Amino acid sequence: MKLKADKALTLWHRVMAQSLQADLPDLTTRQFALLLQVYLAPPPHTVRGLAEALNMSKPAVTRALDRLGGLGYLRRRTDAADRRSVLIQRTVKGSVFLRDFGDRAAEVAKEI
Amino acid sequence: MKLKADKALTLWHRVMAQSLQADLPDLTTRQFALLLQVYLAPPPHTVRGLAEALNMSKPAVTRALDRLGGLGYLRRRTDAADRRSVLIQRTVKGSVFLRDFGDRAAEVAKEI
DNA sequence: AGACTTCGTTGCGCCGACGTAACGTTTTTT
DNA sequence: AAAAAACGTTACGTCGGCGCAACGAAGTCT
Repeated sequence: MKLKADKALTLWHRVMAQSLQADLPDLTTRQFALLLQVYLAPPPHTVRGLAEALNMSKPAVTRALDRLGGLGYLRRRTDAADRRSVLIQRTVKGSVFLRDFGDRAAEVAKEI
Repeated sequence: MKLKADKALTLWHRVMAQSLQADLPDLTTRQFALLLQVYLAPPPHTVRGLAEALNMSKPAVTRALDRLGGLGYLRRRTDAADRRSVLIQRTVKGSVFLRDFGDRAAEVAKEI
C-alpha cells in the first residue's frame, strides 16, 4: 500500500477532528491501541502479552481492560488451561465500533 | 485517495503500537488533534477558533497549548491587530515531530 | 465616557490514568 | 509437600486533563 507522509498527516488530521466532533467516547492512546491489538493481532491475548506488545505496565493494561470492558468493547475470560491467565476476547459491540471507525477513515480518505 | 476500511484499521494499529513502543511524549487525542489542526488547517489560529473546530472548551485549548508549547511544538503570539486574541503558530520542532510521524506512517503503510 | 461584549486565562473541584509495590491465586520447581 | 515463580489485580499516592465559573485585558457600542 502506498501512502505519502503528507497524505498520512492529512488523513490523521481529518479523522481525529471528526472523532472529536462526533463526541465519541474518548479513549486514550493506550486504550485505543489496546483495542486494536486485540482485534487485529493474532490471539490469544493475555494481560502480560498486551503489556509487552504495547509497552505498558500490567496495571495499566488491567485498567484499560476495565474501561474497554465497561464500554462493552471487549471481554475477559479466565483461561481454562492455565487459570492464572486471563484471555481477552472481542465482542460484537467492539467490532461494530472499530468497523465504524475504519469506515469513517475510508470515507475521509476519499476526499484527500 | 483510496483506502479500504480494514486497511485503515491495520494502519492505525501499527502506527499506534509503534508510537507506544517508541516512548514518544504521549499526547492526548485532543492535544494531537490540536497540533495537526494548527499545522494543516489554514491560519490564523485562535483559541476560540480551535475550540470550535475541535469541539473543545476554551480552557481545554489553553491547557493543551501550554503542554504543546512546553514541548516546543508550537508558540503563542498576541495578535497585533486585536490584542485580545492570541495567534498560534508553528515551530521548527513541531514541524519535525509531525514530519517524523508522517514518515513513520508512510513507512508502516508500505508493509500493508 | 460608560456600559457591554469578547478574548484568553486562571481557580477550583473532580475524575481518570499512571507507576510502584504489595497481594491472592494458581502453577511449577525442588 | 514446601518453596518459588508467574499471572492478574488491588492499594496508594501523584500527576494531568476536564468543565464550570470567575477574572483581567482589550475592543466595541451608545
